[in-house]
Amino acid sequence: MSDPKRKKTTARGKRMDPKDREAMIVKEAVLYFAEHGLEGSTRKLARQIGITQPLLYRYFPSKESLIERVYQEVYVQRWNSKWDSLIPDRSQPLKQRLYRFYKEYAAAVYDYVWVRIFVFSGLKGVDINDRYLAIIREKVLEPVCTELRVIGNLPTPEKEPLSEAEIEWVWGLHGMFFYRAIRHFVYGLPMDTDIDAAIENDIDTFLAGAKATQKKILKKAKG
Amino acid sequence: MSDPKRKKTTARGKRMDPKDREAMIVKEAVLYFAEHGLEGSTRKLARQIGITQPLLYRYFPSKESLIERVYQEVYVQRWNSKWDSLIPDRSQPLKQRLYRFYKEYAAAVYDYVWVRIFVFSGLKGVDINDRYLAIIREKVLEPVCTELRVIGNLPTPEKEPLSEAEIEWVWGLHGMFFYRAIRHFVYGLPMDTDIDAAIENDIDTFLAGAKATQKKILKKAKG
DNA sequence: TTCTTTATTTATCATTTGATAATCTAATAA
DNA sequence: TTATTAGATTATCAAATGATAAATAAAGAA
Repeated sequence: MSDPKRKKTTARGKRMDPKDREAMIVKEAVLYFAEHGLEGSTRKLARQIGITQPLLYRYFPSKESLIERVYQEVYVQRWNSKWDSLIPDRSQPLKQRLYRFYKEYAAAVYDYVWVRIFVFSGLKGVDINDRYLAIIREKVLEPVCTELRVIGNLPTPEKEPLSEAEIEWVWGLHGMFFYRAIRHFVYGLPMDTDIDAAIENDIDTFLAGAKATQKKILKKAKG
Repeated sequence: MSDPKRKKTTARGKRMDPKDREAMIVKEAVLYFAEHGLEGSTRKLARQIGITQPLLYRYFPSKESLIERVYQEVYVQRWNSKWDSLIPDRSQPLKQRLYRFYKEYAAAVYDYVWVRIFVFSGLKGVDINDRYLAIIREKVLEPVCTELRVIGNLPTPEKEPLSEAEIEWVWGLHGMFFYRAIRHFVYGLPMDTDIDAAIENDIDTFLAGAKATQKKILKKAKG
């Protein structure tokens, strides 16, 4: 308050350092488009930021480029490469690995902005989703399938390639997890207070069920 | 082709029977808004129908009222009351009941229009979703919880009310089921060819897992 | 045929929207 | 103080949008 420099870089409306102003615009744009969708107007966005609409065009040549920047902000490096090693790490039980992975993953993606922009983009058919879902398949679904093969004393994927039915089956686990986020951030239902417990329940149920049903599923996949 | 009456009631653009024209508008509006979202323009909709844009306003006083009609068309009576009796019918095993319910339910809601308009509405915060999700809770989640209590030789909901943790848990089963539709109709991923088999796998896995984890979950819910 | 009715189109309006140009003004340097 | 730079606003445009009014034309009645 008494520091004039602080005022200079945070005051709304007037003469801000370009770096700070741009960051401010991006930050607010992320929130604005997450709430109203990518068709939201630049005027209302500007009002939310506390600037005039043409000022947006000093920082971004078009609305499209601003949205592109929003995608960068929300999705780039949203897959943390340290997660890669969690699921395949056989030094501990698969259940523990999945607990850890999905809890850490939840901390990143159980997020208003992340979920809503992802769904908005999906409905619009933006390619961002395809790219991201390919990562999910490669880094989550296929590793989980592989580990389930190991647990079930079944051939490795090298000997017997993963079938679509198996992948589809493991999408079930992921669906338990991610549909919770959709219920909350898209439908507006309340989120369970103990999220970690709910995640553990998903995993417990799926893994216990997997043991009992794996052979049936793989047999059907082959036949 | 040779029947002049047929031409009269299906030709695009000119002098159609009002009932038919209205039906045509609604049918196309459902498809159009499912694809482009509820913010789609009336002009593009009119072009898709093959009529001029002002003609829409002879049949509907406003865009809003047309969308209201679309909601009616898509959601009213989308919960078939005959489903009510499937899950509680103890004359057959729960697994068979769930197979039947979810397969019949899939025939209704694994549908481009249904899923997309539901998600569009959810993002927009329309109350339709809340009302529908309340039905899911009452007609699916709570009955499934109740039946799982019976199978587990646990107190009925009258003696021991259903906890939020239990409901949350059973949302997992529903999430397996419905996230498949989201993957396909929102993200555009291919849908497994054998949908019935995939649904059975969901149910098999959840029920087998339920047996193994139910007590843990209920204990945690109480403590 | 002519008249009447009304489904449909053409013309148009007021707002909103993405975008640009011109103007203003705060900060710094000379 | 004055001049210069550049961040920000005001004014404005062209296209798109929801909506209305007037004009057109197809079908049946007289």
